[in-house]
Order: sequence, then structure tokens, then C-alpha cells
Amino acid sequence: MIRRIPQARDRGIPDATVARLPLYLRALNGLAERGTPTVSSEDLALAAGVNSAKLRKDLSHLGSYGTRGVGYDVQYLIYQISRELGLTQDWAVAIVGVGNLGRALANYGGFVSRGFRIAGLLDADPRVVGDRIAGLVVEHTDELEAVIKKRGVSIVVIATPATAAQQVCDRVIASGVTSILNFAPVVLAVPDGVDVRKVDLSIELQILAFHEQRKANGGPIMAEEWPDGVVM
Amino acid sequence: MIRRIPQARDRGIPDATVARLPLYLRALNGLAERGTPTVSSEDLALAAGVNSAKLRKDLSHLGSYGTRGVGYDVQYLIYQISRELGLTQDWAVAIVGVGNLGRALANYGGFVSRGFRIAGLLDADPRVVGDRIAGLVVEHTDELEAVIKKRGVSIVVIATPATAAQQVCDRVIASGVTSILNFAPVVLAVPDGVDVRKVDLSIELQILAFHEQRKANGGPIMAEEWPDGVVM
DNA sequence: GTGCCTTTGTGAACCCACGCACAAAGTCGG
DNA sequence: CCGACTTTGTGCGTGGGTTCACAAAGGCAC
Repeated sequence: MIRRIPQARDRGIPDATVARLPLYLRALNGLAERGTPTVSSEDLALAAGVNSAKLRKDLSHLGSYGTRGVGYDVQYLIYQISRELGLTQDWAVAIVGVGNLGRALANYGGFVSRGFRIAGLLDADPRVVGDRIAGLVVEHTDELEAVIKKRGVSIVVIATPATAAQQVCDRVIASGVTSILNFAPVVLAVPDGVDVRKVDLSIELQILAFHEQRKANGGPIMAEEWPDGVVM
Repeated sequence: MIRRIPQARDRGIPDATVARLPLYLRALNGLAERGTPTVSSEDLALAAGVNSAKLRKDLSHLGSYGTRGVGYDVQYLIYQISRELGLTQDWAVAIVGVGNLGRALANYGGFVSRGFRIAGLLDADPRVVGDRIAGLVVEHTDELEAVIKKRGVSIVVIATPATAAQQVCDRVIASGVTSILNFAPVVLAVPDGVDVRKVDLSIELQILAFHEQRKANGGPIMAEEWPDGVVM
């Protein structure tokens, strides 16, 4: 049995930590723009909207990059987090589905500035094929496999209608892609080894509605006194 | 000290459960469209992409709505979850910032079909004001407070550039809004009692990049054998 | 060099969530 | 009415994540 001695350069970063690293990165970039040389965990945590102990524990998973009594070197930490997230390399991304959302994504500056290069825009609708969006010409989805192989696409964004998503998904996986960002409101079935992350714009709104309703129905006090006989 | 006796109609739904209810709802709507009258936790879990035990536990927080030996009545469960999430009422939503993303959101069918009514589109750019989008005329952000009050807006979606987000946020809170969905890549500072949910499109992509890099660097086996001396 | 001050990195306790596994409860055929 | 079968609802063990609190570590003034 291999005993795992915890040490600084250990690789086994918790998912929860990975999910927050982009947040820290964003906050750090803001500080860097203003020329701040170093930052304490307290201040960075404030800027990122998290607890400072959590921030320190998160950063400790990448290594011991702080200086006690001083804080973290902003530039150095940006580099380390970027490297950990793999943002120091250039990722070729294809967007399938150029509706309103696909267009918004293609024009979204947050991708390009973080090492993501839009390498292809594809759509099944012939009326859209040929359009220039964000400097790219939209290609037909018939070209999907060719585009992926030719341009070394390793991440695919699915922004198609729900009905087309699974089919597109199957095809990109068959082409060797193992990272998919899905905006279509369906659960994609994928084999082991393929990562799918999903964003459903309406889910967040529904969660807000839940809390909003809760606030309206008698304030923050738990509504235990609810009439129990309401059965429909 | 009040001892909390766990019971069916208890109101204290875990956040993790609330976050999944929209998922179940989506799966149920799919089943309803195909005319399925009842569904077992096993099948529904499969359709929603979760573990069946988790599904049952989640649903048990709303009440005991299943029938042992049979499953759940699809229509009835849709009603119950909708009610719990507050989707049986109509929510007036305003979208601030009508760039690519704001446009995509305004046209997104997933909102309207779940009881969210777009009651206002606002932008600071005079060139956009007056445009018709999704049947609405874009108004100037000067009208923000008026629109919120006049049309009973209770949820605001911020889709502005990062620099404008906090200011918009402050103004909508001053107008009495306590639920905000933020797409701008900044951490909004809000007083207690205000709910902010954020969606950062680039964060998901960065998480994917992390895992993708991990796969490339020596497969699924933990890359412990990494050279330890790389310090920049 | 010494002592004080600041801030990191982490041990440890706590809390929530997940999932197994099973008893309870209901259906259905005969 | 009964017994076999199906499926729910949940008690409980486990594991991961969050937070507190503090010792260790470095900077800085003198």
C-alpha cells in the first residue's frame, strides 16, 4: 500500500478548489492592472468574494507560494494559477450552434484573454453558414470532424438546440474530443473519460425564484406554520 | 432549545437539493411531452443524470409524493416542484445590458417557458436604445428605477460590462430588488438579504482546460512523478 | 542580532452531502 | 384475501469541504 505523504507540490487538487482558481485569477488580474505588487490572503479573499482561510488552503494545494508577513506576489501567483489551470498553453475551441448564444460566446472577450482561441464556428442552418462572426466564417456542421482534426480542436462548446445536442456530442467524441461545454438543456450521455460541464441559464434564475419566493412568504423565518392540509 | 422534529412537509430544503430541482423539472417535462404518466426514481434519475437514491432523498424533502411499487405521477410531481421553486407565479425580470449576451438571454426560450417574463431591456448605449428585441423596445438605463417600480420587477439580470456592473447593482438594490443574476465578471458587493447568483462563462472553460491538461500530462494516473524542481 | 509584528500554512473539529442498503408500504394477479 | 413483487423513503456510515485558531516563518525597525 502506498502511503500518501502530504507535501507542498502534491497533485491532488480538490474539485472545489479547482472551481475557485479562475475566481482568484480574475481578482489577481484586476490587482495587476492597478499595479499592486503583493496582496495578502485577506485582501485577495475579499476581492474574490471568499473566506480568507479557504483561499489560503486552496493556494496551499498548488504549493507554498506566499511569504509570511508579506503576502503573495501578484504576478507570480497569476503565473502559477494560470499554469495549474493550463492557461499558459493555447486551447483551440470550436463552437457548434451559432444562434444568439453561440454568437454571444464567439464575441465574448473572456475566452480569448485566457488562452482560449476560437478555431471554428459551425451551424447546421445553411442560412447562417458563410456569415462572418468575430472574424470567423461560419462553417456547416458537415465539416465538424474535419475542423476538429485539421485545427487541433480539443474543447467543443455545444450551443445548439436541445434536440441536436446529443448527436453533435457523439460526433465530437468520435473525433477524439474529451472536453465538452454544454449549453443545451439536456443531459448528455458520454463514455468514461469524457468531461462534460454544463451551463443552464435558466437554472440559476429558478434558484433565485425559489429564494425570492421564500423571502416573500413570511420573511427569513422558516415558514413552519404553513397550512399543512394543502394537497392540491 | 427548539428540537426540530423531521417531518414530511418540513421546510428546510438543502441548497444542493434546490439546485437540482430544476434538473428534475426539465427531465419531467420531457417525459410529460411524451405522455408518460408515471416514472420510477430509477428512470427519472437516469434522465436527470443523477443517482436514484439522491433523487429520492431530494424529493423526500418536498413531501411524500411517490407511490411505493409504482413511482411518481409525472404531472403531479411537475406541479409540486414548480410550486416549490415558485414557478407557478409569474416573475417579472429585467435585463440590463443588451450586448450579445443580453440579446441571447432576451431571446432564450427557457426563461419564458418557466414563468419568467422579460419585463424590460435596458442599456446605457444610445445607439441600442429603441431597438426591438424579442418583442421589447430597449430603454435607457436612466429609466432603470422607473421600469423596476412600474412593472413590478423582482429579479434583475446584469449582463453589462464588468465596469458598469456594480453601479447597476447598487441602483437596482436601492429600488428594492433583492434577487440578482450576474453575468459580469466581477464580484458584486451587496448588503445582507440580497441574493446574487453569478454565471461566468469562462470559468467553466477554465475548469475544462484544467482537466484536459491533466489528461494530456500522463493520463488518469496521478502525475506524482512530476519533476519537482520546476520553479520558474 | 534581537524582538515585535504581520501573515502564511495547516491541524483539527465540524458540518453537509452522498450513496448504500433495507424496512415499510403499496400494487397486482389469482 | 393473500402472497409475491416493486419501489419508495430513510437510517447510517463515509468522505469531502469549510472554518477556526494557532504555531511557524519571514520582514522590519533599531
